[in-house]
Amino acid sequence: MSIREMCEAFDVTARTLRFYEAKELISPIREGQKRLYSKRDRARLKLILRGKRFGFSLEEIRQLLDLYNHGGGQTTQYARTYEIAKERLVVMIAQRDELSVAIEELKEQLVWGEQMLKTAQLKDAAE
Amino acid sequence: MSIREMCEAFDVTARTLRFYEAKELISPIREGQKRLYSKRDRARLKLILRGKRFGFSLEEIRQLLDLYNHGGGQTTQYARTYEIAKERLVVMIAQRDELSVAIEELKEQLVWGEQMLKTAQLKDAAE
DNA sequence: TAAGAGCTTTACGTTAACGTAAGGTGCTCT
DNA sequence: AGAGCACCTTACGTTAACGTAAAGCTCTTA
Repeated sequence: MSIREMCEAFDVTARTLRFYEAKELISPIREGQKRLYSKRDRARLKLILRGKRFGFSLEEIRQLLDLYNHGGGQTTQYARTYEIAKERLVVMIAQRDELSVAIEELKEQLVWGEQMLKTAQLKDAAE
Repeated sequence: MSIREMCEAFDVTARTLRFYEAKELISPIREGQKRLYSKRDRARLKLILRGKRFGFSLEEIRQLLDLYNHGGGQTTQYARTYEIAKERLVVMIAQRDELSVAIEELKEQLVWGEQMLKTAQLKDAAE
């Protein structure tokens, strides 16, 4: 897959793909000087984009990607990554809970806001 | 409440509080030259910090705060803020759903990772 | 009275995650 | 041959959300 096809498929810019490559998050092969993205690259990009939506930094994402690819390193390094992922899980669950609360609150606020709009329109009409 | 007490209560720096004030997110009164934070300021700060945890920008948060305080402005301006909040709600719900998926996936990955650690330890022991 | 603690303002510095412009290469189409 | 893509590299620019340093008030405590 060419870089342009990747951009359209994932709705990202070419700059972004090259940036991720520079950060060693993806490693497309070269055909001449052009980049070719494999299925593996696409799977990794998908994970990167999801991670971003949850507020993970690219550095954190890089560590999680290591976990997915059973690192190439030593057991201790791998254990460290495992711990990081566990901590992130706790954070994610807490975040979801809090998000649920915020959603309910915002819903209530919207009902209230709707009421405000109606009375405001009545007032405008009366003037 | 003094600025120092606020910092300890909310675990933020004084710089952050002054920064939020410059952005007109909170407006503490002055006693001489010192800032004094009211209950209202504390409520707003709480909302600001929650918003941040969900990835809202300070500018978006400022708009949501307007909603909470029924703006002082015109109906059209208020209606616009109302629309923004409705859009954010949709995003938040989608985000929660996606977060749930990611949580389950990460859980599975952790089970798998745990298994990896065990076999790696066996391998280490065998060497 | 001198030192410190705690607050203040002003203003330049920092980091992440790209955007954007400049200039170059290689292939194809006319 | 020249024009035009589509890609490349290099490198400076940008924005948000503060950090941090410098310099100055005010009150109290040794």
